[in-house]
Amino acid sequence: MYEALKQFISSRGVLEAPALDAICSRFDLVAVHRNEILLSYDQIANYYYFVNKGAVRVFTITDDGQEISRYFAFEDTFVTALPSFIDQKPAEEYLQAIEKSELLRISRDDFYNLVASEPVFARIYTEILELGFIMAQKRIYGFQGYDALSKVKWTLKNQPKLLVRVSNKMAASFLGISPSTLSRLKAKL
Amino acid sequence: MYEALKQFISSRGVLEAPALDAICSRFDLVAVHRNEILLSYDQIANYYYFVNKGAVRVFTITDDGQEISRYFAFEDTFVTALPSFIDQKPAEEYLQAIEKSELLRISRDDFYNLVASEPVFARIYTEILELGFIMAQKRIYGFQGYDALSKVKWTLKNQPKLLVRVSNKMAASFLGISPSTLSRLKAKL
DNA sequence: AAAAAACGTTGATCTAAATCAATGTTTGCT
DNA sequence: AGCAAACATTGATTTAGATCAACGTTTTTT
Repeated sequence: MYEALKQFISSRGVLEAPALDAICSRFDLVAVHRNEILLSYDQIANYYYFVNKGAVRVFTITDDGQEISRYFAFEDTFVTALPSFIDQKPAEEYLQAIEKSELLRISRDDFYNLVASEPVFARIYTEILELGFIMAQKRIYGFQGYDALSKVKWTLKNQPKLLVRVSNKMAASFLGISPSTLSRLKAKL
Repeated sequence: MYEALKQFISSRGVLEAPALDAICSRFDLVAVHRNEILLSYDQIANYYYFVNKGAVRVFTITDDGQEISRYFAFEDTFVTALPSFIDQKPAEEYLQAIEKSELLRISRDDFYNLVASEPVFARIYTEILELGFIMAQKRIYGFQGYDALSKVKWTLKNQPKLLVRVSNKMAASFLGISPSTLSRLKAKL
């Protein structure tokens, strides 16, 4: 159950087995079905998730009812609605399992206790933030000023799992193009 | 010379005067002229900058010669080419003073030594990352799926200094619209 | 201080991608 | 399993915003 998580942590710093177990024991396994909402727009994020199996989407809905997908987390990655998790404000976004998934969930309290007490875990948190920041920047760069085809190519290169495992509609809402445009582009790739 | 920086640090955690001075002494003052390039595309970022006065732009140039602005740092904010600073790879982006500016510069070595030795500074680094990540996300949300006018309004609300202090061309390249479109929109606001 | 280059603005035209629409296919629900 | 709803695909039409172009105004260079 904790293999992937242990692997993830161990690859970030050497840790003795008991310490590793102590960290893992703070994570609970939750099984969720396809399309299950883990966090709603008005809720406050109180968990950080590690994706053991499956996929989680972070998205929001605009005033006029349109879905906008921000991020897709697949196996071996952490995901939450970070602004809400940090500042304990309503998320204004959704977390949703888009496949039948197995997630390891840690509460915010436990999470920050680990960050304070376990240097390896503090390191991991910093890494999550660094990586998240860099990815977000790369995405801004990869998309800004480019046409639809370039954005699809960027995504194929930088998030190869995305276009394979995610519905057309969701992928389009990630790319910021219409589903029909994405469909047409895929046909001629 | 260090007033703004001291203020910035002190607001993040109480620190005794000598410790605060020790931190500040690692920062050198650099005066730069308008349009001066602080870091070029192929260089590796070795400094973190705190903007005492003026403004710094982070931008890149696409294959076909088009500038894309990612971020504008004004007074009392930190700025660098973070992916390069972290991983010591070529920046693939530029840092540029867009006004005559006064910057406080700390070397990467000193920066990470402070992060390791001064808990307040580690806290500040975490905060920079959290804030950077959240801002980048907000921008992805604020722009994705919206038309040109909405993006201008979002920027007026979330980065009010930007449209005032930055040239039309640069602002347009931040918004991902053409300078003429921005000009037309401003005319009817 | 003069000349050149870059920038800002506004009008006319063009185009990539949105929207609308119809048909077949997959998914979810009882 | 069978029905309803959502989704994918492809064609026809529309449109927001890009590009092109011209002219006045800043900014930079020498």
